[in-house]
Formats: sequence, C-alpha cells, structure tokens
Amino acid sequence: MRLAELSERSGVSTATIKYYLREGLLPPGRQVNATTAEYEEEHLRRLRLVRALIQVGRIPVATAKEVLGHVDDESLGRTMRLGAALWALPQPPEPAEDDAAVTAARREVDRLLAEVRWDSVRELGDLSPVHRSLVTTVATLIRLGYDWNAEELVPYARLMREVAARDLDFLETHESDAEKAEMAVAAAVLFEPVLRALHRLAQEEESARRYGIV
Amino acid sequence: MRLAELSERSGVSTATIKYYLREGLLPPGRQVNATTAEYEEEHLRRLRLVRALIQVGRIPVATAKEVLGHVDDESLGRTMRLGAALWALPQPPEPAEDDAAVTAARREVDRLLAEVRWDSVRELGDLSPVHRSLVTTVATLIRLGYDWNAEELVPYARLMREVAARDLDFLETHESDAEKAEMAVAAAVLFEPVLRALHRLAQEEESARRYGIV
DNA sequence: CACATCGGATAGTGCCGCTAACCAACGCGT
DNA sequence: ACGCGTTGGTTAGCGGCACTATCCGATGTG
Repeated sequence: MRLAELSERSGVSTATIKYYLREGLLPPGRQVNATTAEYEEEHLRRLRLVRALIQVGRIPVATAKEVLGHVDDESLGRTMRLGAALWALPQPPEPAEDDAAVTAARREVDRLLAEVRWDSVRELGDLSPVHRSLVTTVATLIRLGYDWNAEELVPYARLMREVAARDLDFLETHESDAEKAEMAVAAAVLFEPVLRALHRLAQEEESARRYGIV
Repeated sequence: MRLAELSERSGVSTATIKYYLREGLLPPGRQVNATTAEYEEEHLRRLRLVRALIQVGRIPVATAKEVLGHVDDESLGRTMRLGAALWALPQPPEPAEDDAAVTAARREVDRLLAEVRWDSVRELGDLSPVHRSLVTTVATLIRLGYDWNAEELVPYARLMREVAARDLDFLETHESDAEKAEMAVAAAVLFEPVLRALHRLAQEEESARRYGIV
C-alpha cells in the first residue's frame, strides 16, 4: 500500500506519518521509484503500536523510538528484548536531591523488598530505573507528611506480584511467532492504563459501597 | 513567612510560585501591605501538593487547578469532595470514534463489570470518565489485534478491588482532621506511581525468576 | 502531453510550563 | 529624613514537543 492508504487505514494523517518516518519510529517503505514507496501490513501494525505508545501510553516520541529500537534489536533474545524495552520506558523525573526524605525512602523500599523477598531486584538496586523512581516517589510522599513505612506497602507489593505473574502468563499464552517483542511492549505499555482504570473504577465501586455516594 | 522563604523551604523558585499564584493553584497570602504578603505553613503544604500533582502525577496545571478547586469546595462533604476531585483527574484522551473496536470494548467491559459484580459503577456506566477511558484503552488493544475478552480481565479486576479496599482503609486510618481532602487527593494521585513502580518491579522480579535474566 | 498525485524536505504553529526582566512600593539602617 | 536593597506583582518571552502546512520536483495516468 502507499502512504495515502496507510494514512487512511490507520486514521493518522500523512503529515504525521512522514514525521514518524523522519524520526525513525516507522521503518521506511520499499522504495519503488523516486516518488513511490510501498508499505506492508507490517507497517500498519507498527504504526498502530506507535500511536498506542504515544497516545495511550503517553510516551515521548524520542523514548518510543528508543523502546522500538530495542524491540527491533535482533541481536537480543526474546527475554532480553523485553527487558531492554521495559528498561527504556519512561519514569518519573528524578530530582536526585539526596536529602533526608530520599534516604528514608530508600531505607523503606529496601526493607520492603527484603520483606517480600524480591531478591533479584534487590540485587540490582539503584541500577534499575524503576527502583530509583519508586524511591523518588516514596520520598515525595514522605515530604508531603505521610508517615510512610515498608509494612504498609507489603500487601500492595504482594498484589502487584500476582498481577505481574498474570502478565507473564498472558504473554506466554498469546505470543504468536510473528511479532513477539511488539506484543510484549504493547502489553507492558497498554496494560498500565487498563490497570489504572480498573484501579480507579474499583475505588469508585468500593467508595460507593462504603459511603453510599460516588 | 514571606514568598522568598516559601520558595527556599519548598525548593520551588519564586518565579514559579508567582506563576502558581497567578494560575490560582495556590491561594494568595495574607496581604500585609502593598509590597509584603505573609504565607503560612498551610501554603507550604499546598505548594508541595501542587508540585507532587504536577511533577509526580504529571497532571496539567489547568487540571490541577480544577482538582484543587474541588478539594477546597466546602459546600461538599468529605466523600463528595474526594469523588469530585477524583472525577476531575485526567484520563487518556478519547478519540470517540465509535467504530467496531469501541463497540466490542464496551461489550467486554460491561461483561467484566457484571462478572465481578461492580454494580455501582455499572449503573453509572458511560457517565464515569474512568469507565469511558477504560473502554477506549481496551478498544485500542483490540485494534492492535489482541483477541481480548472479559474473562481475562476478571482476575485483574478482583486484585485491583483488593488494592482499592486497602486504599480506603489507609485513608481512614491516616486522615488527620486538618487536611482530609488534600490527603485524599495526594493519596489518589501519588499512589498510582507507587503502584506502577511496584508493578514494573514485580515484572522484573518475576521475569528474572522465570527466565533467569533481566 | 497535460495534469493530478506522489513522497520528501523545510519551516512554521500552538500549547504548555515555566522564567527573566522590570517596576513601584516599602522598610530598615544610618 | 533619606538612600538603597528587597518585596511582591506584571508582562513578555523562552524552550521543548508534537505535529502540520507548504513547497518541490519526479512520476504515473487518462
């Protein structure tokens, strides 16, 4: 298909598609001649994924490019691709001011990880961007005056562990041979909005039950 | 305290504080005379909350204003304040293209809510922004080619229900009289990054256990 | 062979979250 | 009483980001 058809079938304007091509989010089509390029179904699928990452996952274009770079990195095995792609996903900005709150937060997070015995991530520690962002967020909560401690997070951690186990089960079940890595990224990025929405819906439901009003 | 001190103790530049005052995110200080205004501890706390909403929660300034407006709305009771504030929290943009994917998504979400018996939110249906955003996100997943169905979401929904119950327990325990509504909003907004981080950490941990590599 | 269409390149737009610069009023030390 | 540094408010501008409008020469098409 040509660019115009790609645009029509995806609902993305040709100008935007050109922008994505320019930014390297979308691999170039097969150049037929100087004025015509041919795109495949694969391009359409990739374009939908890009839109999902950017619109639903709210991932910056530059980051999306990086993530997709890992997805396309054939030098990595399946697991590594997934890991590298997830690693590249954006985290809350780290003010990195090493004050008392951050110290306290780090201590509590460490205690939490010890308590639930997540030894793999404990070994990685600050190397993992996710770990750092968790510390930062907890530090913010502490600064706001929450008397935060690891014990209160333990049940949440256990629940999220269950969720993560289901995530991986899901991936294993649904992976087709064709686009394994893309699926993994899509699942990682698009599951979060689903979880977030379910979380808020659950809050509405629970609140309505307890207090009668929403 | 004066603006300069408010700036120093919060780590936010005076220019930015002035900006927040202008935008109505921060109530004006007590005007002593034409060139001096006096701010209280309350302003410091509110300022920290604003920063948390914007930086950690990534909430747009205009939305944060709206949310805080509900928090300050004394015509509402506690529960209503919380509800209104949560209601105003931003959702993924809704393309609102009522195509086959959206229809299918709506059907699956309805089935899900029936299955887990969240009758309160079911009654509200499309009225709730959260409900709409869930439908939109699921529609995106469907468009990407996931053969999505309600059954697969059920365990997630149950888990998030447990999480939500804990959220509300937490609120009930920790609420001090002084800043109930602010705490509720902070919890709602700042809990999500914590959950997200725990989720990803759990994925790393689980993946490391299953496949040995992260 | 006229003409619409194609894809690529470039420069511009609109929004958003600040931020630098300015200003008159004030308060404090001498 | 007076000079001068500081205060809080106002205005205009900046930088980044995600597009987007426009132009262009090459090309396929009736």
